[in-house]
Amino acid sequence: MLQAKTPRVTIQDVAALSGLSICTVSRALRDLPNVSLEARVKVGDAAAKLGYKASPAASRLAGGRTGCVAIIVPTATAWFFAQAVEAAEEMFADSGYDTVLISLRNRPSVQHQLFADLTGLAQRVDGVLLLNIALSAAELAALAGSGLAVASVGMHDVPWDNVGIDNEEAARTATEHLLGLGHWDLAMLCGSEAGEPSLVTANERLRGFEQALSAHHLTVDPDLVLPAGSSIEGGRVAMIELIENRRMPSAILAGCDETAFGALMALRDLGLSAPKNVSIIGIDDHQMSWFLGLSTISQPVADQGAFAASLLIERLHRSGLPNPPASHVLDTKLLPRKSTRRRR
Amino acid sequence: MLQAKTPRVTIQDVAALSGLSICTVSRALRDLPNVSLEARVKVGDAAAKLGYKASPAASRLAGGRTGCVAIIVPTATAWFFAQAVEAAEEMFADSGYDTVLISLRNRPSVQHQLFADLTGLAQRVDGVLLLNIALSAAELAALAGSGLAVASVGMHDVPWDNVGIDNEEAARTATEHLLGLGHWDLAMLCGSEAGEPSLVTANERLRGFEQALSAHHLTVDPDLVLPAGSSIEGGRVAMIELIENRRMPSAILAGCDETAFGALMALRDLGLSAPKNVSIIGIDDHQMSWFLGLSTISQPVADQGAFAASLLIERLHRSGLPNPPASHVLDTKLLPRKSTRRRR
DNA sequence: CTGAAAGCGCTTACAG
DNA sequence: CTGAAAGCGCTTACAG
Repeated sequence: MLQAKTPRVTIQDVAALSGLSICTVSRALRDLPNVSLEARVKVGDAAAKLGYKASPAASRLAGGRTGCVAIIVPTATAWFFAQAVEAAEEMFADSGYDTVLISLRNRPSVQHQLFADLTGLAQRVDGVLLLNIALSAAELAALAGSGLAVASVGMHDVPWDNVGIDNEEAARTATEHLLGLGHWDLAMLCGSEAGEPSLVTANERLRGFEQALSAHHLTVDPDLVLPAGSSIEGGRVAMIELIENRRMPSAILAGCDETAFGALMALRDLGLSAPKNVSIIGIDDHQMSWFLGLSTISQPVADQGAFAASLLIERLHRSGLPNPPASHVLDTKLLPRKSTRRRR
Repeated sequence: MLQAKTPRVTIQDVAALSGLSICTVSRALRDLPNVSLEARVKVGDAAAKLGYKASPAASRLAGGRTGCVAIIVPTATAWFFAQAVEAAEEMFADSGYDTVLISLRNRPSVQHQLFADLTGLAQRVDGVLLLNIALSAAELAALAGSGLAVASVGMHDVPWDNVGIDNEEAARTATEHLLGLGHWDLAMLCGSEAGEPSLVTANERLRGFEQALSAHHLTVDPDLVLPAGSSIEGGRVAMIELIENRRMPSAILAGCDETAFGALMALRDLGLSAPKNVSIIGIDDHQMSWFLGLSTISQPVADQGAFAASLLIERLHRSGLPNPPASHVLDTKLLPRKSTRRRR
């Protein structure tokens, strides 16, 4: 078993053994119409006996399909993306697709390069799954016209299937939680850091924050809105900046839980803590959040990746049907924990 | 810019424009010898003017090289793997390779399936990077004879390049830290959970634990060694099992930091904490470990992924040279923090 | 240093 | 329902 160098079994061999032409073999093996049951059986038997698998390279060249899909992530290391990628990869693998991972590494230049050669990408994969990628209008148009099947997680106003949560609502709910506890002097640590591409979700969460404030006739203090990326380190740096160069608010909405973790770290560094010196709420419900007592808004992460992947596979399988792209919104939930408490 | 449906530019077009044969164009574009400088310039100009890129499918079929490498991980969601994958993906992308992500999802069946069709894999990628995959002798032999270039992280006794840390030493150092603090009743939460494939590193860390104990004329109490996988949840479950059905030791070595996090969570659940009720040390130096005051052994994670990836690329580029496979061991470092203290 | 030819292993119209 | 033929766009010996 597990031989190397066996002289490749080709479609010719299957044709010879089954007594049919390679053309019929090709059709039978791909379950195309116009093959008699008898032929299907013969071909199936011969292929099984020979252990035949079509050469991906040859099918690709002749048929134009690559059998690969790409997952494009802002960074592969963030908790959210690692979870979503694993779930999507599982769906793709189970459908026979190889998953090409493309990380933008939080660098606009990498994104530019990728979109500058979409036709190149289209030759290497059949479809792409975008996870929270902020696209320019030109990029969006190019992708839509590239011939690639597309689906996404966490995006909006896109001409393809999308799965996400209502980020505005999540941020609004989190903000209202803080307001409901009597806090009105609120900061938000959210948005992309200098030199990083903007995150779709971050902008929406910022908007939700503003909406909740204005619903209460409050305005956002620009001094209290700091970019923090979506990493722990980004949150830590932003929190230090807030305390040292702006001022300490009564409560903070972190754009995601990892940002909140960083903020908690910064507080500890300064001998402070939540909710004693400031209330903090995040968004995500990261695995560690419960442990750290972080109030947050939970969202289904693996589900979003798997669902979007399955939608992409649908499109790939029946590219004929022009059913309109749909946007699917999954539920979120407020989880009040120890890091937020009533204003004293 | 960014057109879709441009009628594909082929090597024929470049040949026509440059006034040379497709054969010379092919060689010039791949920097092969036996092309005059003049021809190289002409071809380069023509290709640039036309925006020509060789069809991956065609080169693959004709040349046998796929331009893809696979990264195989036990699971994509664990912190260590997410970091290493991102670093490796960056190396591969910068060298022009697409990265195919294959997660074994901690399921032996997925691994079996993958290795049952290595020739299939060899048709889809040129090389594979294995991250801490426990291979059977048959799997190892099959891979070595598959024609695929191979490199790995965290493996041992393999006939290809490997990058790792000395896991035995890391565990020994951690254990000696505990022993040095006067603890002699030690537990270890480490090793794969039921139904999961074993982790190479886990076995080695167990061995280091045993070595340190026997160096001090102590023996391992089998009741105090519990499998915990490498997830937070695994650590939590193992810790509860330890406390409820075995007994509370004086100190604990967790197989990795995430296991330690889970153990800390379980302690809190029971109204206990470290180092008050038990000292705990992990291995990894996860981003959150400093914040949680977890003593640990740090290891360079992204470096291991990037280094191993670069070794694989080397092999891919000059497959001729039969330089012997090397094993590179990177340094680790003890980081004592609050979760361990002297036995009272 | 250069080119004509064969071939990689499939899929796709097109006849039958 | 089935097959002969062309072709996908390259790379690789092999002559020159």
